[in-house]
Amino acid sequence: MSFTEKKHPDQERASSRRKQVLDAAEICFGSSGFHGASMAEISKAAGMSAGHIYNYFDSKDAIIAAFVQHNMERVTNLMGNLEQCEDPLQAILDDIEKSVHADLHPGIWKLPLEISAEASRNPKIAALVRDADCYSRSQLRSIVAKGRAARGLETDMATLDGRVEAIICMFQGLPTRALYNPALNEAALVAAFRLALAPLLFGE
Amino acid sequence: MSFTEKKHPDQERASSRRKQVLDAAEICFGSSGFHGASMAEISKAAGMSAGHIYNYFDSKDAIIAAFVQHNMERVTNLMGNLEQCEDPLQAILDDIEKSVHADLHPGIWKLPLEISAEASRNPKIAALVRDADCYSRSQLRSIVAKGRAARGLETDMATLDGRVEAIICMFQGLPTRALYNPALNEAALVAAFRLALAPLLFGE
Amino acid sequence: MSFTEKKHPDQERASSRRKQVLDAAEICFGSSGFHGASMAEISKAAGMSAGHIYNYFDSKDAIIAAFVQHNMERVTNLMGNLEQCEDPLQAILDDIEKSVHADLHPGIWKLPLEISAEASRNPKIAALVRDADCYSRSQLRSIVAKGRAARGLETDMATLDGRVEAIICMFQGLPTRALYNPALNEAALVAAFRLALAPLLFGE
Amino acid sequence: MSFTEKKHPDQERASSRRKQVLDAAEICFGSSGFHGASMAEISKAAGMSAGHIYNYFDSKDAIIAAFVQHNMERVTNLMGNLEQCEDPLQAILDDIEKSVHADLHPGIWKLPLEISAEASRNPKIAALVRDADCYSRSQLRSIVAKGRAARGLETDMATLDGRVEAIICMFQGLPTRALYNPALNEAALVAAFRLALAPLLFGE
DNA sequence: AATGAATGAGTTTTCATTCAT
DNA sequence: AATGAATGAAAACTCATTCAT
Repeated sequence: MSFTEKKHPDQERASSRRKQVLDAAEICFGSSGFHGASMAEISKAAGMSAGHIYNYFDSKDAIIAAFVQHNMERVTNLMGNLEQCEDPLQAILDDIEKSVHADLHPGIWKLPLEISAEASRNPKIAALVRDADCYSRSQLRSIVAKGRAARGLETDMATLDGRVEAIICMFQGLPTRALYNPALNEAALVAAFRLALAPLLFGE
Repeated sequence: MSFTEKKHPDQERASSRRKQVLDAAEICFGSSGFHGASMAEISKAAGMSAGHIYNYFDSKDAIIAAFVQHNMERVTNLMGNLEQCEDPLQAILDDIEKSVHADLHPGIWKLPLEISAEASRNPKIAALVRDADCYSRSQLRSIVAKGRAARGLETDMATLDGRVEAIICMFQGLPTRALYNPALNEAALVAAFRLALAPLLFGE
Repeated sequence: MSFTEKKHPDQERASSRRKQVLDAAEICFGSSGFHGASMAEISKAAGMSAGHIYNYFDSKDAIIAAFVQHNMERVTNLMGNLEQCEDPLQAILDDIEKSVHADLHPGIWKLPLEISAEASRNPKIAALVRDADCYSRSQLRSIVAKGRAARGLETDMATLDGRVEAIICMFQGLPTRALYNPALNEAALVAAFRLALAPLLFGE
Repeated sequence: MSFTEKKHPDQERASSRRKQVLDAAEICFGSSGFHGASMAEISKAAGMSAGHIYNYFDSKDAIIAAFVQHNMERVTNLMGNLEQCEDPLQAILDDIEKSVHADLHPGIWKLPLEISAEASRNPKIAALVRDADCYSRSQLRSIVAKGRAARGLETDMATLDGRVEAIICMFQGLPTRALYNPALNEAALVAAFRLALAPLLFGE
């Protein structure tokens, strides 16, 4: 999946420069959106000339792609951590408070919205997010499958898929909720999530 | 709510032209996004010169605003229809199949994503969607409250709010699911939705 | 000098319409300048559709030309009035207070500036103002010549021309003074004008 | 006085580019006026892409402002030179021929007209010219005051102000004269100026 | 490696003018 | 006579990208 990166003699420095740019992009994309952020803005935030950025990225689109890629990996990692838990299923329920809280934090929910909108138009980005989604979906599927098996609950594949989809769907709806209802009652939402997730995780 | 529109002697024609523009915008915004779509593109789709569009809309932003407004009203109307049902709560469950199917239809889920992304940057659009969301939220809250009362279920306000939020959240997550997982198993998702919505609607 | 005007069956009405437009133009040109004023603005002020104006004027430039023409005639008329006086030379001196005051009135001095700027670029307008200037210059020359003769003062043509030029020059500098020094001491300026004009009118 | 300019590492080159633009502007503004001259025209005359100009000026208005500023400084400098003279008052009289000749030179008188017209509509430009005018007025006032004192002539402030105004007024009327009367007899005008200026400078 | 000067295509918007009604 | 809907050719300005240094 990784795009062919330009060859640089000093790979260390190159990757450090790339990170510099992506960090700058995070800030700029967060406040101005992918298209609102100009290369000039990014280059200033990165402490590097605009021209030089092109030594590390083919185009602005390539920066967006790398940025999105990076963001998707964060989700994958989260899922990986979950997998390590003693009882991941219970952990999901237990973590709801934290996860919901995080997603409602202003500055967190902006980027998913930006990414989704971009993916809906840009096929390259779409491919990226689909790939990542596919991977984390399968991670979650496996987590749920094992958790249910440990509890002696039978589940056929389709049912499992549906539930995993629904679980992800709930969490992916959060950014929109945060945006549309700034006065949202977080505690009450957490309680409702618990109520809805329980049958998805443990239901027959 | 509606902004003072330019006065046109022939109101009929004027509103027809506005519709023409908004219809063209729907197509262009859908395929290119709010900012990817140029006025030239829209004007071509509307079969009208770009300059002429400015006789009906103050700016491109005004077109976006009117377009978003229109879209939010569709949601409000849907909720209104629900309210008319004999047993709206049951209707929600019964309609899941249809609602989910609609939201997963390519061409339907693009615009919500675009709107949310825009709202996250454009305060005017944010105000618009928040206003509309507040309204339809209160509609749904009242539906759920009545439905539960009819079933002899007590619910305090906060709990009600949380559940309503969760319900909306699930549906607002759908466009992202459709985008991220094109191979999504719709039937299985519907079943999972039913499972998760039941306690939100009827749970203690 | 009058441009070929479009033929209208009802000449009365036509000329009334032309006046309507020119009156509107006076207002609009005064507040927005020749190029800042749009045809839409003028047509609204004239209480007439923009399209209809083109039945009476070939173009916006034609309106400007007619407007300028009309304004130059005002100066010519002023000069004509002066010619009627018992002792025009003395009248010039006596009227200084009034003339200066008028020229310093905000709303009066804008148009000469606008006209001059336009004339400096637009040959058609240049021809217009030159023509009018030539005429009123000769009027003033004749006034001064007669006045001096009546006082037994000999003057050769060139000297006369120079003095007339200088007199006009002083008055044509007034709009700029009004604009550049809003705190201008009018009474003191009038006194100075009197001082400077005296030798131009009566000097050897 | 000078606006904060964009930071350019190579200040030398930056200021040379700014000059390039202002020189081009001089040509274009002279032939087409501030608003008749397009950025495309200016950029071509400057030998530089239109976009690039925006690296040195915030907007076309900023170019106009800088241009006007520059022009006002020329006047101030002239006045400064005058101040250095042995007997500035006499110098004014002696220089009339030269000053009038300069002001009547085609290509010189266009810009003052343009500037005044612009200042009459654009408050920013108005502030600029008023500021400059105030300064050179006070220079001239001090010159005249000293000159008269050296000749043992008493003058109260108001009278002085009025005469200074009148002197400036005469010179500021020149561009209009040049424009309105291309056949103007320069020598005769100079003589008349001398006649009128004498009492303003040396009169009781 | 690094800069930032320079480009040029593309954007929204305005407006004089035309023309069907 | 009169309207105003409609056009299209401009205008100012932005920005990703290139390239000489």
